[in-house]
Amino acid sequence: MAGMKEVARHAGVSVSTVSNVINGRHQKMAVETLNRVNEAIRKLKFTPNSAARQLKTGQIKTLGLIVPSVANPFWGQVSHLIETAAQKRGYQVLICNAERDPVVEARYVESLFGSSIRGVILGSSPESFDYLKEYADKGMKIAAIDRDNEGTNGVIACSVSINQLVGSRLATRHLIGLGHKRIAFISGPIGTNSRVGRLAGMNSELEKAGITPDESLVWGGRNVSTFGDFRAAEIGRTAIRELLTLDNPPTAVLTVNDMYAIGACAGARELGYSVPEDISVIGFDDIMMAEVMQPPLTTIRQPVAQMSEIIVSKLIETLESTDEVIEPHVEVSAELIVRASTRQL
Amino acid sequence: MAGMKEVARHAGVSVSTVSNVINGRHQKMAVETLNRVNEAIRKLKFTPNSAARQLKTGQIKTLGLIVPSVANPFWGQVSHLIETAAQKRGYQVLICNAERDPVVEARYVESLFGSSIRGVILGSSPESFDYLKEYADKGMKIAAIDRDNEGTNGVIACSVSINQLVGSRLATRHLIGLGHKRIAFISGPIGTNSRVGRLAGMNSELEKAGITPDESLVWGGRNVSTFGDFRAAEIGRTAIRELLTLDNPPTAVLTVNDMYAIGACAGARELGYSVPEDISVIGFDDIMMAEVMQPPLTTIRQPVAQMSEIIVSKLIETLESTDEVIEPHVEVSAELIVRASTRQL
DNA sequence: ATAAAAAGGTGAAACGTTACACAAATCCCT
DNA sequence: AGGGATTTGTGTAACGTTTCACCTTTTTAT
Repeated sequence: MAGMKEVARHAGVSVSTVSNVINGRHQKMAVETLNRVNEAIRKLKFTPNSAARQLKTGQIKTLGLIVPSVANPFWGQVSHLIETAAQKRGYQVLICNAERDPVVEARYVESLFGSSIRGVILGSSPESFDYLKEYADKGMKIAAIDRDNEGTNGVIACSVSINQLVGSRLATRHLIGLGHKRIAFISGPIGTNSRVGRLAGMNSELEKAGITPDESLVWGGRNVSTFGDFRAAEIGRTAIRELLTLDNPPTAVLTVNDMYAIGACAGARELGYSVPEDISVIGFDDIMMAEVMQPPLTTIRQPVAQMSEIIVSKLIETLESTDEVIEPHVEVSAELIVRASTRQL
Repeated sequence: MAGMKEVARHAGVSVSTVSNVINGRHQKMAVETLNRVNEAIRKLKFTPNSAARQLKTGQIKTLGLIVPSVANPFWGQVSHLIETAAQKRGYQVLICNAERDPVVEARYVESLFGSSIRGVILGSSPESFDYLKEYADKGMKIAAIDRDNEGTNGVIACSVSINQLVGSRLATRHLIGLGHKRIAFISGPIGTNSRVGRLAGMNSELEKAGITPDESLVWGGRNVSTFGDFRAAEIGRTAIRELLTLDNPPTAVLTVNDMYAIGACAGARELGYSVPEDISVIGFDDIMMAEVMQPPLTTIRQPVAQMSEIIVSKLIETLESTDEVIEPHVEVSAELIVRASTRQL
């Protein structure tokens, strides 16, 4: 409530000087003056008014983070990690849940832009980011986690992800090595870059092993688009039901994330199948739950802590430096974590 | 980037008029003028600059939400629900992870206050809120979810929660009805209002059934205080290990939240016990995972959607109306959800 | 001794809104 | 016709910072 004016009066200097102190521009300042100002700041419990500062400078140290849903543990964890990483660098994070809906995402970006925020991290990975081009053109820097920056028409300023193909190849190879030939793929709508990539990775590995991919084994979330990620496990459950009642059911299933895998396990059990005796299940992400569930879930781990650090530092770099960011996309390694939900056929 | 000035010029009116339109003060305004202004707003894609508005009015439509950790699915879900509820009322939500650390919480509140935010929802429920009194005095309205407002020294403006005692009594009665007599209690540090209440509820129900509570059966998170909620399941796992290796181990366990229950199930299995055959486990919260895990978890459901709605509307009411809020604390009902992790002894 | 440069500070306009007191035009009543 | 009400709108001073040109005093070089 005390402003710079009072501080200035207390310290016997001008507001400009106070401003200089606050912003660390004291290279050319008598140390005695500096002390007096700091003293006054302390005594008056002065806190800079961020609205005024923002209005004046047109920018603030806040990043937007748009995720499908923080109610999904994977994104919950990522959100937390990103917040921590940003905070280390003096930035705050505004978390938004967009349910993978481009319209909602655009609305959020609009609102963030209106709040002078110029950096946003996207957790969804649509195939095209055209609906955000308008903001990119206006100066919004958009970062993507979980996809690369190819084919994004310049909308994505920087990105980090595992190599989706490699990830699902790892999973598929594991399953094939276990003797599985009929491998299903469970996903919500396959309309995102990462899902398309993971499916492609599975198919290519299948073919490499001389197995012809069976279209009827890929479950692509028909009629579930409204679920968002809010009831993610539900999708896995529905999917496995349909898959298991097929004439020629799969013996193993690869899901596009761990929540689906957890749902799939539950669904399989409800049908009287047991995991991994009757069907092997392999997830994707390696959320914390994966290790403690029953059976512990075999999965592909994404190094989320590392990814969060990288995307935050890249984005801030983009925001703060004028010259082009080198290496706009960085790829991190996925890792196969073998636990008990998969086994030899 | 177009400001009200341009809009005014385009519509041939003054900025005051534009301001009136934006703020819905068009009761006394020629409809034709109104249309002209709206048209100009649309054409210029004008978005009010929230920094300027905030600077001027000294307030913004943003709520702070401080949770232990959004990486914990329970709080992830609550965050999402609160965000949705706030949005319906035109408010944004700033989510902060404080790991139940009063120092971190106070720092967040300070920072929120510095951003002119005057309403904050606390997810933690310490026994005392004295460390926030300073901000309450300065005018910050603090709401609590998961505890009542008694003994908070006027710091808490409004609150919502289940009746903690009733919740754990429900659970305990269920266990006793199943024939259990040695019932353990698993919790992180029992230093929060809700945990104290839940333990008290269990003990009172035990006594009512003529069972003397056994101190050695309450596991209160010694040496795990640094965990925060980040690896919540780990706590349950550690706890059950110690409990099960006691000379006279429990036959049932009540955990203070579902994540601990999940960890406890995992830990029990690792020791060769199976749930519910060898030990019954009952959780608290009813997170989504509870239903799909194996075995499906018996638990006490908190009506989180309802709680979120209530706390948001109460807080906004507190913020917007001048007179005292009626019924500052509202209590919602906990519900016993019987699934498969508990059974007859 | 003098000019130039460096050091240490200052003044005031702007950023984009809001809100209040006031102005002009029109209407209504007696 | 006169005068108050009513309707519809406007001018402008803040809000609390930042920034940049500029001012004064001291130091240094010649």
